[in-house]
Amino acid sequence: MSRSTMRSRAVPYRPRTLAPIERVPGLDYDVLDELLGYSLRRAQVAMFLAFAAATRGLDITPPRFTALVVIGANPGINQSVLGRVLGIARSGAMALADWFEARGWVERRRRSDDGRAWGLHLTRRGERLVAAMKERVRRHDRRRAAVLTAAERRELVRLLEKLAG
Amino acid sequence: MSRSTMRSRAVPYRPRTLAPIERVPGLDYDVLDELLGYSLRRAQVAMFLAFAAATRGLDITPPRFTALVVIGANPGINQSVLGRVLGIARSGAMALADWFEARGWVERRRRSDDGRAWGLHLTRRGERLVAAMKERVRRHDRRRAAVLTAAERRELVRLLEKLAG
DNA sequence: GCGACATTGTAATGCTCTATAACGATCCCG
DNA sequence: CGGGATCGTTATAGAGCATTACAATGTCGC
Repeated sequence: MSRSTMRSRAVPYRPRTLAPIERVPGLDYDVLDELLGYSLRRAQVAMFLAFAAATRGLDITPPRFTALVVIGANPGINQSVLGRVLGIARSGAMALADWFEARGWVERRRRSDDGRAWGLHLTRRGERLVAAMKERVRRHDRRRAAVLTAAERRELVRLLEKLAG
Repeated sequence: MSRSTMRSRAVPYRPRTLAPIERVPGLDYDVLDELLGYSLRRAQVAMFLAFAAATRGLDITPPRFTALVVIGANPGINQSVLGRVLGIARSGAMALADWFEARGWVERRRRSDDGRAWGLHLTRRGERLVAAMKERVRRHDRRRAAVLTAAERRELVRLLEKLAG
C-alpha cells in the first residue's frame, strides 16, 4: 500500500500572525450590518483569534483541532465518518489522518468489523497533546466569551444551535 | 513595524463547501459543544447555505458580495482599503477588482487626489446587479433566520455584536 | 527643495485546502 | 452468487490567499 508515500510539506510550519478584519472608520457598510450572516462572520473572527492564541506554536487549525477531539472521543472512528463530521470529502479526511500519523499523534488500526475501514486512534502522545490543547482552547474560548454573562452565553449557544438546525 | 509589513492571515470567510456539517448521531462531540467558536462555525454554515441559495447562478461568493456592496456604498474606494475591509492582501483585492471589471460591473477611475490609486466605481450595470443581489441576499438571510422569533433574532444580533467587540 | 521612507497598484510565485474522479477491496442484500 | 454500495487511496485540478519584489507616486523631516 502506498500510504507510506507521505505527503510532505515543503514548509513545515510557518507561524501566522492573525489580524482582525478592520472596521474602517467612516466607511459605509450598507446592508452588511443588517445581515445575520455578516454578524456571524464578525463574531467568528473574534473567536477565531482566541483559538489562534490558544494554539499558537502548535500548527493547529480549527479542522485539525475538531478532528483530533472527535478521534479522541470516538476511538476507532473511520475516515469517512470523520470527513462527514468536518464537512469535507473522504480524500481530505485522509490527508488529515496522514498528517496526524506523520506526527505520531494518531494511528490507524484494522477494524475487526469491517475489512475496508481503518479505525483512527490517538496515540499516547496524541492523547497528552490533545488533552493539553483542549484545555488551552477551552480557556481561551471562555476568556473571549467573558464579555458575555453566563446567562447570555447559554442563550447565545441556544440560539446558534437553533439557527444551525 | 508598519502595518503593511505585519503578517496576517484572513480568517476563513466562509465554508468552502456547500455541504452542511453533519451532526452524526451517536457521536461524542466532547468539548466542541462547549466551545462558542464551534457553535458559531455551525451557524455560519447554515447562513452560508442561505447565501448560496440567494446568489445561485450569479457566481458570487461572500467576499465578492461584500466587496460589491462596499464599492457601491463608497464610490471611489481604492483597492488597498478594500483589501483591509475584506481582511485580505492588496494582491487579492486587485484580483477581485479585475474579476469585476472583466464582467463590466466595476470600473477603475483615476483619482485626482492620489496619482497612485485607482478609484473603484460600480458601472450602471453593476449598480443594477448589486441592488438586485442585495435584495435577494437580505430576503434569504431573513428567511433562514426565521427559525428564530423576532425577539430571539434581535437578541442574537446583540450578543454577536457584543462578542465581535 | 531634497532625500528617506511609506503607500499604491501590479505581477509572479507558491502553498493550503478542498473537490472530483477513478480504482481495487470489501461489505451488504436480494 | 451477483450487483451495487461503501471505504481507503491516489491523482489531479482549481480557488483563494500570502508573500515578495518592483516602479510610480506621495509624504514628511530637515
